[in-house]
Amino acid sequence: MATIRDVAAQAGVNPSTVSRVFSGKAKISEQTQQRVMSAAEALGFQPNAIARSLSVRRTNTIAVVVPHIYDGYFDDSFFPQIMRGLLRAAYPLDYRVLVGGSDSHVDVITQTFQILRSHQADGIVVASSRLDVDTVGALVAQGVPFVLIGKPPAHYADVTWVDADNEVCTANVVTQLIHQGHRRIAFVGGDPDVAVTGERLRGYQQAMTTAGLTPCEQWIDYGYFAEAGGYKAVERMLPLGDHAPTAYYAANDLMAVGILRALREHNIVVPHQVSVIGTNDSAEAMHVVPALTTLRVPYAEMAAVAATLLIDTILAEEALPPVQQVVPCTLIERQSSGPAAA
Amino acid sequence: MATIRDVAAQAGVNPSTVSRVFSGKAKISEQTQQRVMSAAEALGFQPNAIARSLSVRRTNTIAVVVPHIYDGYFDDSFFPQIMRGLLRAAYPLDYRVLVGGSDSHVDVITQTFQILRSHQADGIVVASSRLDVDTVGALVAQGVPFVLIGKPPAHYADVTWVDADNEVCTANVVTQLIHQGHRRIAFVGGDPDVAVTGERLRGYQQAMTTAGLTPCEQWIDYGYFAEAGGYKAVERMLPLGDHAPTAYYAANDLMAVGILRALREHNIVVPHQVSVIGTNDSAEAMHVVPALTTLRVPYAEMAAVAATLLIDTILAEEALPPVQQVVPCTLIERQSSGPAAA
DNA sequence: TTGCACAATGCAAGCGGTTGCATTACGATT
DNA sequence: AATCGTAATGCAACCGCTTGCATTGTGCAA
Repeated sequence: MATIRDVAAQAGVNPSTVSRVFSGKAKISEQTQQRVMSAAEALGFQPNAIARSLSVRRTNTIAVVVPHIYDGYFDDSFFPQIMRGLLRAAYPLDYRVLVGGSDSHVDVITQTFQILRSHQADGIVVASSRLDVDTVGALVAQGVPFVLIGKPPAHYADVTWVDADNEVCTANVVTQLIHQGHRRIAFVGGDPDVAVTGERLRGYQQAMTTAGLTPCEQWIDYGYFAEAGGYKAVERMLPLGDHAPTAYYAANDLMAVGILRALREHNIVVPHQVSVIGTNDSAEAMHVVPALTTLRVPYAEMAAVAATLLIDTILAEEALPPVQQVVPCTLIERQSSGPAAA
Repeated sequence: MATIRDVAAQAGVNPSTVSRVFSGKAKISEQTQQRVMSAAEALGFQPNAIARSLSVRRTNTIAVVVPHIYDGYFDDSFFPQIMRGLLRAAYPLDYRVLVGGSDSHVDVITQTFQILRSHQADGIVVASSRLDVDTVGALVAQGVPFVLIGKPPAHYADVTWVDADNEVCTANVVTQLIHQGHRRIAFVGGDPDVAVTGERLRGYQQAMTTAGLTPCEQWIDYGYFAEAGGYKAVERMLPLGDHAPTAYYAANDLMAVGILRALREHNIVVPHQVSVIGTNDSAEAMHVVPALTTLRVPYAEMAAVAATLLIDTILAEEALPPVQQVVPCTLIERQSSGPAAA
């Protein structure tokens, strides 16, 4: 493969001239440019990005680490959407996305740091934060550009992140259910170790108490984002009898599907007897019966914003002030929710 | 950030010694190793992957280009599964995956070559081949390791690829429908410009003719992988009356869902009056009503095989003989197919 | 004619590792 | 004591591109 020196020799100029022609950021006479370009053409030359990266200390690459062993991240199309958003934003800025696998939640950090410290990417989007590992602290210490998808623990006030308005939108959903006459509303969260679970729970509790209702402990369960988790939540709550929920809010659609299945098996008609609302608007939401009312979280858009912010940070001469961006969710109303039974 | 020279100075050795300690492929005295390691520790040193890549001419990265503008690749979870398979195989071999976006089918090639010629990756997995662009020829000319997911045009005999047995498994599905008493079977393909469409069509035709049936032109349609495409195919075929199909095979689940919807609107009961079989076993297949019988194509596994083959090629000293690997699909039988009506 | 400003290009030292070959040190052999 | 083999380490060139600074050449003012 031809190098910049080959081209220089062929064109009868200095390698630096070739470099300048290709970078375009120096005045080179029209005539010289011609000569260089045709020499490059003849030799099939294309600058070596690695050498360039070493020299300019920039890779034009942003990284993301994907815990590829967890089905959940894919089933829910969380990571696919993240990837898509990253590409959408990175592509027009001529950035690539470097993806590292990881086989556990803590390994996400290991991999992240390996990529960052070995300079394989200019910055990283972290989309898999959990409460039980202090990713953020480590990232801050590292001093490499990063953007979080999801909020960091409260004491990290000055990092850049993008998140959905989980607390608010969950509260809105619950409030709407209350307006529809529901009084006993179940909250089926995901994994309690994931930050978003706490946020949604707070939204739920806040909406309930604001409406003068007391959220009963027995209406709260964690389904770990699995279909079976939703199913089990119903199995646990139905025995409450008169005290059983008339509406279920689930933190993802898969659990909502489990809830629907359990209710169907007990001959409870949705939405006439009980309402069910899921989250994420994943592929199956539209196709289950009854079609699922769901809270759409715009992951792709969030990732696109994150990538844009990250690349801005990378390209900025001086340190940029941290940005915290909250994007709204949308309730997609379908057939699984409605007014409470009289 | 500390460099190898800083560590060397701190440990009182030559940079090459530090390099050897880290690469581990040279005998260094126990004592020196200790000194180097503690110096590295103290300075927070980690080798710069870019510099290393430049020197050894290897990046430990494989690439894939994703046409991120096309919904279809994501809706069908084709690319997500590919990504997942790549990660699964690359991770244990300590490889990363570099993903480039692309905003059209031809741009896939542009991007692919940009990555390859600028040495940003050691090889590439090409998972978006179309008949209307000669990716393979260009790749062969390039002389960089690559593996295809999907078969190349017939005249490229000696490239490495991984593919599902599209023709055979489609034929099997159709044959099974024939065994179940169906005689008029519809084929709803995807995009005719995609190679797999032709393969499946051949499988369909072969199964029909083998059974002594003549595949009628009117039973063949292309739905371009969209829900509406499936719907329209039914709208077109129902007017055939007595000659209308009693079974539909669709080249993806989304089209199958469209078919189900059209049939439902015409009060045709699936599977008692008409059978429907989709392809891919995507998220919604399990949740539509009736649950969709579908041909599962193991994209993740295919991608994992592709990545493994690619990395083998990269690491091999001499050129490896090309490999052509066909992986089997599985028919997932659910409620949308059954014996033909009497 | 001389001096000077300015545009175009050349020079060479990096960027941070790797690696073939040379050198050193030391115990073993004769 | 001289010779030699071997293990451990040092030396320096190299991977291919970038960039601050030096040099050259040109036109124009004095």
